[in-house]
Amino acid sequence: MIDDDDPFEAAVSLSQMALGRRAMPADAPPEDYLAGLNPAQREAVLALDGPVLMLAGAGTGKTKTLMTRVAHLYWHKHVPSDQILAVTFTNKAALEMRKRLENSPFGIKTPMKWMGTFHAVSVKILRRHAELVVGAQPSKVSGPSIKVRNDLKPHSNEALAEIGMLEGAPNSSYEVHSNTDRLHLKSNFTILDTDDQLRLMKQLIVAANIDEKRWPARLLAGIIDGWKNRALTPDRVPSSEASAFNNRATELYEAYQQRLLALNATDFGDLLLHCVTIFQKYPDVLESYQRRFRYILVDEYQDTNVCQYLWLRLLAQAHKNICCVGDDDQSIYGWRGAEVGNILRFEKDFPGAQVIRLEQNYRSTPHILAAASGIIARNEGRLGKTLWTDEKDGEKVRLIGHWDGDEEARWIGEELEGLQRGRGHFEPHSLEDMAILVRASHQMRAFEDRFLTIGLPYRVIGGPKFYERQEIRDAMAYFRLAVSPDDDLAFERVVNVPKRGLGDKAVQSIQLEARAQGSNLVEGARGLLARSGLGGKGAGQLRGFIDGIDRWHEAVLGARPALPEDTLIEPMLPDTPPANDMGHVRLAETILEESGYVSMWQNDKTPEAPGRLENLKELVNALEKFDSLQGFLEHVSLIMDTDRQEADEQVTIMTLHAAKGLEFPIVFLPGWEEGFLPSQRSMDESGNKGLEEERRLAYVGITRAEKLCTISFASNRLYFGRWQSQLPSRFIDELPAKHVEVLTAPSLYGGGYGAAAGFGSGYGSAVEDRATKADVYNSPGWRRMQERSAARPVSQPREARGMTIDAVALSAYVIGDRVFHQKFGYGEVMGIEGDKLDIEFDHAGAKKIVARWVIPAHQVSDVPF
DNA sequence: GACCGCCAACTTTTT
DNA sequence: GTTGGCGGTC
Repeated sequence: MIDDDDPFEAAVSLSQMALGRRAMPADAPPEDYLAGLNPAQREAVLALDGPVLMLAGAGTGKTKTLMTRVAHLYWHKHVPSDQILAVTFTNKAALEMRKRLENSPFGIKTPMKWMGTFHAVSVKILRRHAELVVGAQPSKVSGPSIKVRNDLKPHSNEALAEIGMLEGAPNSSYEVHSNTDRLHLKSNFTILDTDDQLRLMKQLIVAANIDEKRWPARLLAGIIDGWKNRALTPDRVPSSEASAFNNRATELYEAYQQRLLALNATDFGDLLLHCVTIFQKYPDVLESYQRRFRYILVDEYQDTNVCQYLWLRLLAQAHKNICCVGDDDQSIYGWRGAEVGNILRFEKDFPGAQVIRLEQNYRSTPHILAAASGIIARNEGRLGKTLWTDEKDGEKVRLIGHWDGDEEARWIGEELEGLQRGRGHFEPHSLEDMAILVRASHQMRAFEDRFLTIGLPYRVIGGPKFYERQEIRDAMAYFRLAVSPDDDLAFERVVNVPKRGLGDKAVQSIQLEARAQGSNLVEGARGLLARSGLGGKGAGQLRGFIDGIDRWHEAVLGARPALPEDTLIEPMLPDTPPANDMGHVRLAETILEESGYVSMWQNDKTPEAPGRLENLKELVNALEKFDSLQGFLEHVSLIMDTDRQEADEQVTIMTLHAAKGLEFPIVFLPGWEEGFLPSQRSMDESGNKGLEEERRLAYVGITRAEKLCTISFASNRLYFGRWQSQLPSRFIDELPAKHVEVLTAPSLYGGGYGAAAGFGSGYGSAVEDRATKADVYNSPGWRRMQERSAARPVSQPREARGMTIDAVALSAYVIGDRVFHQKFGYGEVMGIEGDKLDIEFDHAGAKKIVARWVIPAHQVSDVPF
């Protein structure tokens, strides 16, 4: 029922035959494709059969090895590359591989049809089997049923039991029906983005009479996403978690899935989860894909979640030719469901697996590697790798502390300019070679502000995206309606955009009508009009709106796209003959014009309007690269990104997360402060697990650098509008001292101006001279670092170390002392804890401050301001 | 239906 | 400090 009469399957097997023949090398392999690999890489390339885990540390030539492996499969095993499934997490990675393969000397002739993200591949599969995705209720309809054998033999029952997947495994026959009277997904389903998802959940929450204030949709979305990441369908949610969301989460989850089905929509999680469910329920479908994907390659395996793990295992369990590539030390996506356990457990899951370590690093200098290794070594439960390099020493990792965030930004700005010119033996570099990597996006602002003032060109990665703009989303909603009139969310979005006099009340009546007749909103509106349930001017407008949708939908059905040969995401349209083929680009323009959407912006007087029209034009232009509206919609929902690179030389600012997989000759890592880099929230939420992930983040940051890596911290930060005193990150303590060079912040040279310097000298008389120069370094973390000998035990808990007592600070204050702080003003010492003081400031409230940052109030007059 | 003002939130983010 | 969402009012 699935395979034989399926045009797609037929087409694929035909092409496989054709390509298979071609793969028998009439062309000879480029002889030297194995040359230039180091022994470990070569081993990883040659181990074609059976499970392989390739532990590839940062900068060890992972992609190259992976690509050579594909070449070897192709030339040595004669596996056409379209029978190789290669999955990645990001489009960027998929594109990169595709590019490398195409431009490489490998001479591979068949396209990698199945190279793409988990989601893109899943969509491709799901479009073919959408009808197998049905609602939760057991079928009452009898139809052709198929027997399901329980031939799932997990490689590690333990692993599955752990995640509660064993009970759910099918062991009886399922009723499958081919009728249409049961709600099921259709092949032209839409993929909802986060925004739609939230709006939908909000509706459900309101409908369930839950106070949406106390129980926000975001929270529910998080819970449901989490379940989907763990491959938990509503019926499989463990009872221990049923109390979530005021005991209503499971119920709402079910309702949500039901609604999605009615909308003929899926969310991102569903793409994977539906595939897994289908594979589990329909072994014949699974088998057809197992046969098709003779070899499986997985990139960034450490980032897989449970659902993706199951997806892979189901596909791989027959032939076990699966090669997972990853680095447990770079697992930084635990917060969105990634399971480091997957990679740690690989050998158990796939007995007899070969584990190959790529440890020779071709990216960074030894000092940089050593610094990174020193930090990551503190993590427990690693698979363990020792990166090494042939390179000569190079620069040490530089470390510098600043008075506050502004100074940090100023200093880095100057550094960037200096490095552009070149300094000493350090040759000049382009801004393109430099990056600033931050933990959280709000940290970018200080740099943007600074760079704007000094006119230093920069680019921020991860800013607002083209496809997230209002006008683009509106336009997309129109397109979605044209493709799938069931898309109620799109309907709601644009029914009154432009204004059609259809406000809340009108929409409500439409919804009521739709619910009454059990149909979508378009039909609801039609019904409402038919029985004149809507009065006034709105009625005429609504009529025009739904007439439009009808027309556009027909045009979509009539337009027949040429089938693309080799795209990541193929539009899978019904194979209908061309009727009134106006071309999807024209159609899109027509839709935007007929709907009045374009004129809405043309008549708009706000300064943004012209820009929005520009964007709409760009949107239509982008359509040209696609074969159909649906193909385009899919692209946008899966890719959500346009690579529009600016020509100018710019320094890159981005988050550590976004930087994974990239490399730069020069890297700045600002903001290494407690609560910031080990993010407080991460530690609060996930304890030691969270801390270890933060440590990996630090590791990822350092290993991005090729030649020069500069870590910095500030002692004071304006955070959410409040000045906060910051402690240097514990990761600074963990840097191996001999690979670090300590720099002195400019404001701390004992010049006669500048508050910090003056402040230092005012206080210095009571202490020693070094206070002038080393003020920022008086923080406990810094001090410990300097005093530390190599012999110091690593596992000593932080708290204990935190008790390192600063005799000067202790002797300087007693409870009740009046003190002065440069930013917070006057206050009173309420408590003393180690070298930190609890101070109640007169105007800034209670704060915990390192003693060195305040001076006795009576000394204030000594300080030259 | 549009506008104003108040209040709360406020990592990381791909698909 | 900034932004966004919601509720109130005109």
